[in-house]
Amino acid sequence: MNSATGRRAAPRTKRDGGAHALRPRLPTETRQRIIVAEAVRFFAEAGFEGQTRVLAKRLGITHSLLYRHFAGKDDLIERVYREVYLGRWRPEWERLLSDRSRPLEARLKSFYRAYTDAIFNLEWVRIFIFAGLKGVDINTRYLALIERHVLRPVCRELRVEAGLPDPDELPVAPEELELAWGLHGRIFSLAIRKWVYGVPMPRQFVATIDTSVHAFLHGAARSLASGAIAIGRR
Amino acid sequence: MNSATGRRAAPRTKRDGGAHALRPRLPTETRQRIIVAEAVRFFAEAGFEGQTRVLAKRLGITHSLLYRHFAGKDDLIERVYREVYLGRWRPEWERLLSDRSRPLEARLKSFYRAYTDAIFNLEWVRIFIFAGLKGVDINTRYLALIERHVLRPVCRELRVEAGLPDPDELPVAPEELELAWGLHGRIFSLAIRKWVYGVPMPRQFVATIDTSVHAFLHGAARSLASGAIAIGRR
DNA sequence: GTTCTTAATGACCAATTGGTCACATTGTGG
DNA sequence: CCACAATGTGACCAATTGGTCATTAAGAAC
Repeated sequence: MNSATGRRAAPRTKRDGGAHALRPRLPTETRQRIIVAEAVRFFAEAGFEGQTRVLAKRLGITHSLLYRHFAGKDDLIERVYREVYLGRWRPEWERLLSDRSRPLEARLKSFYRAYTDAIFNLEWVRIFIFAGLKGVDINTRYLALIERHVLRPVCRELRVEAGLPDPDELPVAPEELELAWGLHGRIFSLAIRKWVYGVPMPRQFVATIDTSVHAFLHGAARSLASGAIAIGRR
Repeated sequence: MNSATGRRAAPRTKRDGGAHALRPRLPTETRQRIIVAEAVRFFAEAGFEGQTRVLAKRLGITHSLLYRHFAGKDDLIERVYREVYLGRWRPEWERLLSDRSRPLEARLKSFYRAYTDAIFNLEWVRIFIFAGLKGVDINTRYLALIERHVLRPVCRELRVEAGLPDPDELPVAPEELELAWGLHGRIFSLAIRKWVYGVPMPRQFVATIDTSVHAFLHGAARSLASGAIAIGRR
């Protein structure tokens, strides 16, 4: 088993590697897709320290095949990031938020239902947290996207509701942004409870989202309109 | 360097290990305290896959000394858990929440200031998340404590405010508990943003807590009083 | 059928890494 | 000052683990 401890001067004659039984030979592209898909699940469960050999076993292939298709573990992980985070954002979400033909509360509820529908799953959530702990830049990049395409638009709509000047005229204050972070953080904490701590989600998940949005508008957002959070006095 | 690959039948004569220069000889208890303290910081940064040798280097000792003081890496990690989570809970916090001589809003603000003061730090937060991802039972145990000593008391006070029956008479509904989770999750999400994602906290941290509590009482909690969350109709 | 490209394999490599152990050293009590 | 218990060390061990490579064989092209 432990050949590494064996004698060094082994004759090193013919190695015999080579394909044996009936194993599927897949075109490169197909195989890579299969590998990345499984890698996403695997690293989401095991973390990035998960061994490539274990991943290979789950795929029913040898671990050396992984290295034929990917330059190294880091390369594979990079693909995993791309698979999970790229193109997962739907531009219509932002339009949903800004469609003033509907009440803001309805828009926010629709948005968070659609959003959680897309990212509330084991892979997305855990890989996001693993990446954060590891210090990969994915998180800050993603959070910047959220701020730009969700939180700031929300702040703008809040201004409209409160009859306050548009952010173009009067920049969004940190306190206002923090309000929007509050709703977002509250909702994402549901995912953390489930996929990090391992406790079940509330059974009435959608109702919980709706309640959170409602509470946000009648609590946090109201502070804006009432002047409890003073805008423009910065 | 790589002795493992060397010849197996090495004569294995005198080993020469042994203490050398002027190094401090500390009593067991002191040394263990020092090790655990550094291990907390180390594992909080590196995760539990951090190597014992690196920890030893940070301590200025050899890694074998770790194994004289602890049965193994797992034992050390167990001590780290105990160090971080045991006795960190202050019973007076719960009394703070239930002291009806003060307005609920003031009590909640005091509580969350004290609470975040105690656990909002790199070690507590990151080790908590690492443990969660790893599937250690620490999290569920701690969350049960939070539910029992924070969330349920909050629900009881909310009932009082709303003029509704005490939980002893009418059990707390999941929706009510979820309301309290909302505030807690929103506040803890501040810690996650900072120590998991690595983005700075709002500069006005205490003000953010206060705003969150205020919004909670005027948003979420109000749904209770207004009957938007129907109690007793379960 | 033969050729040739390339997917796939298993043996091997070498750095890591948790853990053990014989021996050296320190300082304290008699 | 000497014995001795206990602290601390460096060498070693063996399982892991990311990565390489010569060899094999599937199947498309001719």
